[in-house]
Amino acid sequence: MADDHDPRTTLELLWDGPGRPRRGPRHQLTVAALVAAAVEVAEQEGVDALSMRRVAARLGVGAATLYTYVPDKSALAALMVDTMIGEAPLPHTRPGTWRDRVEAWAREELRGYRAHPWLVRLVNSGQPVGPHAFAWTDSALRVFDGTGLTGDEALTVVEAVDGYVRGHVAKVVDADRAARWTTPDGRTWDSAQDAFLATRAEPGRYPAVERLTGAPTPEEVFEEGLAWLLDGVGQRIRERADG
Amino acid sequence: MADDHDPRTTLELLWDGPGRPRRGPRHQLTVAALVAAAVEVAEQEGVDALSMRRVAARLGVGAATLYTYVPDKSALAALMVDTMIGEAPLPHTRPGTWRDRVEAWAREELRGYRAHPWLVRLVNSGQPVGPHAFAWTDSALRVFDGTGLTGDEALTVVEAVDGYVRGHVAKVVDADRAARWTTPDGRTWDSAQDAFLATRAEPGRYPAVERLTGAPTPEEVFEEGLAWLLDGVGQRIRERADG
DNA sequence: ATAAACTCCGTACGCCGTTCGGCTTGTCGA
DNA sequence: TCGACAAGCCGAACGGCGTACGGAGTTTAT
Repeated sequence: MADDHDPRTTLELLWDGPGRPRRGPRHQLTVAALVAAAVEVAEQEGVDALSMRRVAARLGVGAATLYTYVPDKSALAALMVDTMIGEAPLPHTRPGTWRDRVEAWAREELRGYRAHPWLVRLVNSGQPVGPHAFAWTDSALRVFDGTGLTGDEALTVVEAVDGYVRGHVAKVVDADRAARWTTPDGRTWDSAQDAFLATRAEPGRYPAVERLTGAPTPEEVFEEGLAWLLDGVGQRIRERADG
Repeated sequence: MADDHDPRTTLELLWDGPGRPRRGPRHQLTVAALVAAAVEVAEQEGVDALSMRRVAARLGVGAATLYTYVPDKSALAALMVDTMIGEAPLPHTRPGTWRDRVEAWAREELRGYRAHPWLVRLVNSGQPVGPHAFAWTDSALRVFDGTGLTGDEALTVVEAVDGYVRGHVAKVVDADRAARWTTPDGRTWDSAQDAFLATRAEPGRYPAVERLTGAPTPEEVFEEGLAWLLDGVGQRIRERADG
């Protein structure tokens, strides 16, 4: 599972699909079926339960069989990620101004990851770029057609926003998980932690925290910060248009 | 390793330290020594090699012994994370305007994670809040003393920036790792991937990508996006001050 | 003095990813 | 036509993991 494997075989599998063998018995399965089964496992049992043995069992096949379709587990993860990215709508096809479209893509991304929390871990495990991810980036760049930004400037904006979203997705999904966890006596983890911290933080030691009256939810923070970031981007676009 | 354990015992260990036993032989080790050994393993062998057995071996002790100091591996991870956060400078002690201080903290955070890439994985594994993390948040809030923002507004800004930094840290550290990986014939992974993609992306299929002349580095994107985000925050602060 | 509480840890359980070797199945070359 | 051989399938095994258990030794409270 560590990254000791040559990523080029994974890259070829992502872009070219499986090669056609010239001899031997027919395949019982397809790579797509394998990916679908893996997604089912992750969806139903969580990313920690995602193992080659479980995926194989779901397909009614021995664990070692998977290795005739996929070089290793991380390649399977890469396929899962690119498959899921392929289900997201392309940003440049949305209606409205560049800002409307960026906001729509950011919210859609957040929504998608909240619906499939296991994807967060896989996306952050440093996989090679697949065809769907590439197409998505191309689409995101086209959102800025007509704004006066150069291609490279548009890429900077796309990457800046994408990094923002990635970080906040992690926060929101973490919070979702914390909200789902409950203590044996039925309180949520968040309230339990707050209660604990209240007993440990003696008065005066954390003055700024004491001044808080109500914490914003991670989702509210996401929206506010996105607005600030896009305000700044808008200013940059206006400068380019005026200059 | 999955989150099936009660996080409250971890929380108590983080905040109260180990309890004092009333009977039995003296401890040979301390929790601090255990954390230090774990950090050494992560630092030298990477986060994938971080195992209870390896940490124990480094301390010259049986693996099961660790469980008299720490309830499980995730608690050890939480201690590692809070220890490392404790080494970061506190944002409100820096000189300059609020913006100077925010930029300094963001850059310092990026620098720290690049120096200790293993921390990225541990931080993103959803650990409870420790005393150092709490103190850091309090300090970050105090950066906005005197700006006219309410405490809750300051927290929104802190969280928005923190999420931004988290996402970009992941990108930069990923890129660092990719730059370190080289193909057998001595090329970097990035250039190898680019060469591969060039052969697979037929002309016209990715029009916006074709228009790119030179991609910004993740670090440049980090700086530009941070400036945009803080421009937006500055506008918000000015509105509060004027209104 | 004794019992209780505690540390240390060898051993073991049930997982994991992955490799190996043998069997079977289909195709290609002669 | 038919053997050689490539390829799929997979039971078994290897080395690793987190961690539970129970016994042996050690310290303290009573």
